[in-house]
Amino acid sequence: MEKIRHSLAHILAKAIKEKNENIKLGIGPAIENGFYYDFDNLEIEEKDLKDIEKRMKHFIRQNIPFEKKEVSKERARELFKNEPYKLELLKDLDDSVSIYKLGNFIDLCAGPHIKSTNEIDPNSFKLEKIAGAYFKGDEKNKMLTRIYGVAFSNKEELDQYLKFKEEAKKRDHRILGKKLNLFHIEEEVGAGLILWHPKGALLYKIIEDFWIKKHLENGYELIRTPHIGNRKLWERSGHFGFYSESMYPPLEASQSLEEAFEKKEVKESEQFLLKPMNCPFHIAIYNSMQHSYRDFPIRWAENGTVYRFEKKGELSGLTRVRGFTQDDAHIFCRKDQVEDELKKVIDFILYIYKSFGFDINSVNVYLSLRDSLNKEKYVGDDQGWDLAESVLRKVAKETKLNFKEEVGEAAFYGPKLDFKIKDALQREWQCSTLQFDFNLPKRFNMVFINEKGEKEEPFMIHRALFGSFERFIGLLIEHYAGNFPFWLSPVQISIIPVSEKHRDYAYKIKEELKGFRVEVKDEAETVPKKIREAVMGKIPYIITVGDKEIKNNTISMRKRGQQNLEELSINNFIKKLC
RNA sequence: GCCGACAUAGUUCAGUGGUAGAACACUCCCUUGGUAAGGGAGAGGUCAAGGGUCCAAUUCCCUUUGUCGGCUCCA
Repeated sequence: MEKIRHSLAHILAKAIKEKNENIKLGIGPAIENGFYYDFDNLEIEEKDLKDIEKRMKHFIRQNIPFEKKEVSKERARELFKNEPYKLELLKDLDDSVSIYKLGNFIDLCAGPHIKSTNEIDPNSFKLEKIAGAYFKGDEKNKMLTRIYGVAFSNKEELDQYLKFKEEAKKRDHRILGKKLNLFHIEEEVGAGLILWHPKGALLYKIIEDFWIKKHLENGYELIRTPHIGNRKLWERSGHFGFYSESMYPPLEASQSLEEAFEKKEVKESEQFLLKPMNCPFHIAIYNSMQHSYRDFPIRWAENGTVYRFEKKGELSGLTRVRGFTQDDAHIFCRKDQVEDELKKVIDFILYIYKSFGFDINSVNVYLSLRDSLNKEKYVGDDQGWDLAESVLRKVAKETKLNFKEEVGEAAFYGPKLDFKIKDALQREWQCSTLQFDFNLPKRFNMVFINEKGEKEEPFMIHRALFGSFERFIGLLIEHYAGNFPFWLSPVQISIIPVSEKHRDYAYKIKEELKGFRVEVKDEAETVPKKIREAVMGKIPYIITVGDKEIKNNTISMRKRGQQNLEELSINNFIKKLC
């Protein structure tokens, strides 16, 4: 399949080149579900894709062979003398390179390819979209125009894929968030800032209550810290320099807005920054007290709302926002406790996934390491990094995590273990993160008194289980397609009285269901209409009560996803719920 | 930020170089009902914002803001 996808990329390039010789070629690989090709100097609109697709099908039907040739680098330079990006790519290649000929179209390419275009079903692919993409993926390079295509072995598979996309749209948390009235984002408030509606806020609270309960059970203590902090704090932590790309500019906090309007002179300027992370505040609490080695480990947790200035094109629903609440915690401990603490966090993370219905096999785990060729991105010395990285690797192996190593993905202060969950459209989002930090303790002169009565520097672990409430809830909505399990549903039971004379009985039932989240739909609407509303609201249990139920002292219950009714006593219903 | 698409009622969407329409939701009236929409009436829009072209712009052009799909970045 990969050969077919890659070959389609060449066919696409041939179709584009044929239209205009001045269009320059970037690269054109096969990707998951399809292929792309990058072009420079290409002016194209989405509606042009149909025509290009037709040209491609034309070539396919002509049954053109792919011919491979090994040539010297010298010869390749000559062949691609009018292709600046190919020449650039040649620089990194060996002396002998391979080229592929497709009719009169020649491409620098390692292959492999299909033998001839007739191996492709002309109805098995589709040009999907146009996007910009930086050459070699580097923001500093020129942005080329990328054409994406999807391709499968036959039309049925292609249709299946397109149908999957359709279905994915239906479980998109942005759409469900609106339908289920959970949250919204609006221009006047600001991009990337979430407004939680009552049902969404309730869902949030249910999750938070669970989170707090489990943290207290697992030996964490809760702390609370402010949303802004003095610039000096952030300079000391290193965020001011290493993280400034993601931070909002300072607030001039030595005067009021009114005074600023009046251009009143500021005697002493004091600047505050919205926090992009919670760590420095937690460290400030640590440093305000004396610590003995006997006190360790200290585990301090906070659902801290942080603000990051994300580039606006990066924002996306609940999964990428500018203000979000991290379910953060910092663990301070001795060196001999680090491994054990890391393992405990991993267990906690796995427990959380299980609790929310995520299978660990659907979560991808990465060990994010520093890029040692790019040292200016990180604080701290090599020895510290080597130690931190090897400890994380060891722990990940011992807890039998199925993880991949990723170079260059570390935080500026240390390596991390990242847990990523895919959304409905199969895009990966980082959720849990476990970071071993040996830098901030040094920067903040953190100490404890060891058993010899000497000052010693503690180790620090940063961790978040959800990552952020916003992102986790977004993924949760998609995971369940809005059909939250009973314990998470904002409304668990909807009671529908058949007519006005059954209202009192409906409220009596509600009273008996005290402790559950119950709504009585007593508006003057028909029963089918109220059923429809409750079904579309994805409410786990719908109860109807009328003459029959009053006479029998029962309820009629309809479970989400089922159409049959069950008449039972309220006590038997409650037994089912517990 | 960059490339491309888009922005019309609370929501989902039609539509037009001569200042707008549907469905659902909302309000009121009738209907008191049995498992996915009972009937009727009404209200609701600076057609994202600002500028330009034109006798005339919601429609064409430019800028800004926001949304969507990518790139880069990231919880």
